Amino acid sequence: MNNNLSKFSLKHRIAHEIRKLIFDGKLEQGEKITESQVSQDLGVSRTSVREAMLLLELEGLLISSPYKDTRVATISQEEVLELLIPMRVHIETFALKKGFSIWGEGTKEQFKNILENMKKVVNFEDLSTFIELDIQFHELIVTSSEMDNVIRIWESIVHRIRLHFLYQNRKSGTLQKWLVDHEKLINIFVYGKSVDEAVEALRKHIVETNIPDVYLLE
Amino acid sequence: MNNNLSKFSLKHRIAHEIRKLIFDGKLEQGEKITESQVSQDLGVSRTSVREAMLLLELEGLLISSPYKDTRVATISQEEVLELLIPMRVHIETFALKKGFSIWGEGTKEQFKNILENMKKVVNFEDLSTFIELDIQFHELIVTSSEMDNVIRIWESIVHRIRLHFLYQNRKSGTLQKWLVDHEKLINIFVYGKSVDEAVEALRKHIVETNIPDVYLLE
DNA sequence: AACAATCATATTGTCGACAATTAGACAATT
DNA sequence: AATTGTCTAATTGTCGACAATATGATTGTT
Repeated sequence: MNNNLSKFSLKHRIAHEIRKLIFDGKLEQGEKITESQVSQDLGVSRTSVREAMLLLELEGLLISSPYKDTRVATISQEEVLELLIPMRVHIETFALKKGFSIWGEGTKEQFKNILENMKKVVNFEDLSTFIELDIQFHELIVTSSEMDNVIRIWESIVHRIRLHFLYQNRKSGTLQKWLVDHEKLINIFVYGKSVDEAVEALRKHIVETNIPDVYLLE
Repeated sequence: MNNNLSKFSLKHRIAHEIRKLIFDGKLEQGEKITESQVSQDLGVSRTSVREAMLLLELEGLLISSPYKDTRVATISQEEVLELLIPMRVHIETFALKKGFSIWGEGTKEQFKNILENMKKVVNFEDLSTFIELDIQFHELIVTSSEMDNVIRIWESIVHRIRLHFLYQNRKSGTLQKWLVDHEKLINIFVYGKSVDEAVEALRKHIVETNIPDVYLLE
C-alpha cells in the first residue's frame, strides 16, 4: 500500500487495488478472496479491507454471503446486455443533457487530453490501458454534469460491464477503430452546438462498442 | 436492537433501523447522524454502525465525506423524475420479462397475499404501512426473476425514490385509488397470459404512481 | 462401506481502543 | 477590526483481538 497520496480514504484505495487485481486477471471469475489475505498483502487492517470489499460487493464485483467465503463475481451476458448497458446509456445521456451546456473550457480540455492519451497508446495494442482511458472518458461525462449521486449510481454498474468486456477478449486490431470512434464523439462534444446531436452520438457509441453485432440482429 | 431474529447480519439490521428512522420522519433531510450516537442508541459497536451507514450511503440515503459529518441526503426532484424512475422502470420490466414465465403457484400466492394486506390497511389511511407493502410488491417482482444482482441494483435506487415520494406528502384519499391500481396489476400478473401485457401494465403503473401529472404534460 | 455425530480449521462477524482530521473557539498579531 | 495561529472537542478512520459460523475431516456406529 505505497499508495498514500491519500486524497481518498483507505477503503477506497484498497477497493481500487482489488479492482486492479480483477481487471488485470490476477483474480479470476469465481476465485476466492479472503479479507485476511488482502489485509496481509497490503499491510493494512482487516477492518479497512472489509469496508473495501463491501464497496466492491455493491459494485457487483464480489459476491459474499454471511460467514461464507467471498468470491469474484461471474458475469451474466444476459444481464450485461439487456440490463446494465441500457441503464448505462440512460445514466450517461442524462448526465450529458445536464452537463453539455455548462461545460467550461477546462472540461473540454480534459476531453481532448483523454483523446491525446488514447492516441499515444493505440499503437501498442495495450487494451488494458485503453480501457482505463475509456473509463476516464465516460466518467468525465458523468462527473462534469455536476449532478451528485449520478456518479455513485454509474459506479454501481459500470465495473461489471467492464469486467464482461474484458472477459470477451476481443481480437486485436480493433483499437484503431475504437480510437476513431472516440475522436468523432469528442469532436461533437467540444465543437458541436446541439445537445441532442451529442446525446444521440453517445448512445450510438455505447451500444455499438458494447453490444456484439450478432446480438443486435436478433 | 431487540431485532435479533437474525437471518440478516447485524449491519443489514442496523441499516434497516436507520432507514426506518428516515422514512418515519424521525430523521429529516440534511440532519446530522453520527456513528457513536446510533451505536449507543442501538447498543451495538460503532464498527457495525459504520458498515450499515456505508450501505445507506451507497443507497443514496446518507451523504458523507472523509472526516466530516454524515447527513441524511436531500433529494433532487430532477434526479428522481428524469433518472431514477426511468431506471427503475427498466429494472423491474427486465425482471418481469425474466420471471413471468417461471413463476410458480408460490409466487402467485405471495402477490395475492400482499394485495390482501393492502386491502386490510387501506381504510386506515396508513400511508407508511401501505408504502411498505408497495415496496414488498415491487421487491417480489425483482426477486422472483431469480436473476441475482438485479436486487442489488434495484436497492441502490429504490430507497431514494421512496424518500422523494414521502416528502411529497400527498393528500389523503389517494390510497383507495392506489389499491385498485395494484389489484388490476396483480390480476394481470396472476391470471394473465401475455408477458408483454404484464410488462406494459407495470411500466404504466410505475410512471403514473410516481410522476406527478404536471410533469407529464411538459 | 455407509452414514451420522463430533471436532478442527478457516473465514467472516463484532467489538472496544486508539489515531487522524475537521471545525469552531479563543488568543495573538498586524 | 481583520487575519492568523493555536488549542479543544467532536467525529470519523484504522487497528488488533475475540466471537460466531460454515465447511470439511475424523471418528464412531451400524
